[in-house]
Amino acid sequence: MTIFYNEHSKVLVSVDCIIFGFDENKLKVLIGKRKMDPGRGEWSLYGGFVRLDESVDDAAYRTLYELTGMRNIYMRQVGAFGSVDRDPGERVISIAYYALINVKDYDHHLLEEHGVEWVDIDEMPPLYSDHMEMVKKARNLMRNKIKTEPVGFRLLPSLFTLTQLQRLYEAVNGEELDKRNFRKRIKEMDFIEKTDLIDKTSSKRGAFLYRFNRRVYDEDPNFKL
Amino acid sequence: MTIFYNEHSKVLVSVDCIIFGFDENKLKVLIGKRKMDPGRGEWSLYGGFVRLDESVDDAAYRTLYELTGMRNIYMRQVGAFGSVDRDPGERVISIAYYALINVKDYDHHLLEEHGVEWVDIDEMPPLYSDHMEMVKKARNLMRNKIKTEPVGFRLLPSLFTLTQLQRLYEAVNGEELDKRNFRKRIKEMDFIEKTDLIDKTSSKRGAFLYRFNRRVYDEDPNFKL
DNA sequence: GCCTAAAGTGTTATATTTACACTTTAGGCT
DNA sequence: AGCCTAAAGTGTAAATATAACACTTTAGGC
Repeated sequence: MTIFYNEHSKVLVSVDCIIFGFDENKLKVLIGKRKMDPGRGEWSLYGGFVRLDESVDDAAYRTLYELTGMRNIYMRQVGAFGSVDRDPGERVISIAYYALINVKDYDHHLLEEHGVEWVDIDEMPPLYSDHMEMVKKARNLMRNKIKTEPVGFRLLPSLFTLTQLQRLYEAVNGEELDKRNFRKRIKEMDFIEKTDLIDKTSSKRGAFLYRFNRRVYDEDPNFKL
Repeated sequence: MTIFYNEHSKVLVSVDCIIFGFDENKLKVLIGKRKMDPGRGEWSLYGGFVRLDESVDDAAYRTLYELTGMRNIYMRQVGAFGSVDRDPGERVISIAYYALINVKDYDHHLLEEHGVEWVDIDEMPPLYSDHMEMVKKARNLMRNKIKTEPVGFRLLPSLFTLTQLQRLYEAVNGEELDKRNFRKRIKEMDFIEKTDLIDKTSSKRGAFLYRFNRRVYDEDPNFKL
């Protein structure tokens, strides 16, 4: 290949993934202890390097796949982190991505295999390098996204109760919501469909299960919570 | 330096700047014709390569300084653009930044010197590579930012009329605003201070000039427009 | 059959947003 | 001097959106 820019320096580019999950009414992030130097043993996001033959987005999808075995994960870019000394080993510029997955879909064996854990986002240990900064920015972006686009469902099973959905929004926003006002808004959104199935795992009486209908949403994409 | 990651490939990383200006009641972007291959002659954003001894943010500040001779420019990251073939010459990952400058502060000689022009954002020619995508994303981010943070003033002279400010918001949002409602909101924000100076450049009667007082804003940072 | 704990359900008050039209003023012109 | 013009400046009422609030229903466990 012709080299046009050969007077310029090249650097390593990595991707780091902030993988959000929702469990026990808490927003969680998947982190693990670094298995390589520098920073071996420190808590860290899961990441990987961008290859020459893949886009940065594809590198993030590949990395997510490696870790979760899942495809079609909802994923958005957080941004580039490029301090000179952010990686103690060598100059590495990292592009952070956040992802939303349903904890229940996640194969628990993979947790051990990759040495990662679900950690409550409000109780995270110090993280390697600038990873905590990435988590904060990801959380902000996600919080804003989830208000206006129907992506929160990615964190829940395909069938969910309204209480579960409300708890999710409470966990993300960090504040309690009014049950009646919350349900009033749900009712206005036709694409959140009530099924005739009942979930009894969290109450004797049982609660109706709902589902998100993407087709209905696409016809009139108006989401607000 | 110890090499920890030497099995991985390195790539060129560049920064590209979406420089917004406001003139003649229009939102403008500074673009120029590429002076190098590949893509020589195509309309393009102004950019540069990230050096090993500077952060990505610093590379963007440096690039902005090269082009404008100005420091302390308001600048925010748009994100990383990393398709494999986005640059026809070689693998280059680019981090886009947008900046807000007051067109009147900009030395007009530099326009010619760098071969750049202010172009109405709604009348842009096709741009090199994925630069138009960057502009669109930058515009969206800027539109959201300007609603909730007092950064629009960066596009105006330090003294401005309320009509100028309204026209700016109209240009950014792409829709007309109600004068009385607009001014009602301004009155609620103490940090937008009326001076006793009058601008007669756009009316016989003259309009009062206002200024943004950062100190007052910092004491009670509540902005909404 | 009684206790419990979560599910489910409407109305009112408050706050925010939107719609809307006329008066004032100074310069330019005749 | 007086008239015309074009932009500056000003308040109120209606509509909409948001926030506050408490009791009934239900099924399982004891």
